[in-house]
Amino acid sequence: MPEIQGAIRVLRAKGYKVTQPRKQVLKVLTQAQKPVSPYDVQKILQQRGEHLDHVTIYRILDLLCLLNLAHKVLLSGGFVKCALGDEEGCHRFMVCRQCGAFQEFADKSLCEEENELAWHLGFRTEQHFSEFFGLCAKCQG
Amino acid sequence: MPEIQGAIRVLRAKGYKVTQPRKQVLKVLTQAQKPVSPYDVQKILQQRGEHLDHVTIYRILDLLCLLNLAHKVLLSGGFVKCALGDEEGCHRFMVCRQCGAFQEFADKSLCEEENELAWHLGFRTEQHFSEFFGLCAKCQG
DNA sequence: CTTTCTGCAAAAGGTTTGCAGTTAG
DNA sequence: CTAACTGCAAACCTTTTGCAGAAAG
Repeated sequence: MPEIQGAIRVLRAKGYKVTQPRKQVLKVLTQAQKPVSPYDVQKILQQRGEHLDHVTIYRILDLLCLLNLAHKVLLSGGFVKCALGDEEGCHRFMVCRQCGAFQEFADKSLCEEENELAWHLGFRTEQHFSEFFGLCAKCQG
Repeated sequence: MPEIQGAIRVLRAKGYKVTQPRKQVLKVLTQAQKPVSPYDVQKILQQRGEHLDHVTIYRILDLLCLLNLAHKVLLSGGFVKCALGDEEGCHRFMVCRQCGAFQEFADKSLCEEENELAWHLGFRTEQHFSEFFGLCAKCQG
């Protein structure tokens, strides 16, 4: 699991313990092809003969979001592992309405444009949530 | 209540009945300064001595969203009355993190830019959900 | 008068809280 | 060893479903 090493380093760096449950949840998020709910995580683990209490999963997902290691996708209510670094500004998602596949991306100029637009309306933007719903490359007839 | 006449016309035009509960919910949405949950709607009505079953409220809000007369704000989970016409493309929200005030707006060029960006990543966009979180004019120190 | 809509009861899901026991560092 | 974390039990809140009765057109 080299994919979760980065996240583990972040946990350690911020003084959080690197526990078995946290590694299990990170592993599930890394392998998931689409946003997963807390109960999805539990089911996936169960299929491997592993078990975590749902409360534990909720708490771990909260923590991962706090550290920007995961995001909550508002459209589906599920969680995804963050695919980008912390530096890249606001994070956006595209979710395929057919297969549920998601892709994360960031775009600085879009961000700035949005900030400016909000500014004209008297608003100081702190966070952008931006999700697109549509068809991914595979699902386009 | 001239503000809900437009919505009432839409209901009638599409063959839906203009019932007392539907008018009540529309009135609450029109007067609300921030996104309201189904139970918020119920509480607001109760303060006026009116009562609607929560199931009824859920169903009415669903219908209003279907007809684009209201939107579900993903960030807060609440509902707002649509402030724009149908023509203006995708709808966006700004929500004040302090007072909860919201403002709806639309911007064609931003839409097109987003579509293009998605297109480059192989995605055909059908719906944009875009919400900004920050401070409104009033709440900026 | 008939179709649509609402209210009620109940169930099903999802999320949160407090506390005792366990584990990582 | 000790602070942080997890599991369990229970409560709580949100959302959905089915059906009988009421209301709109």
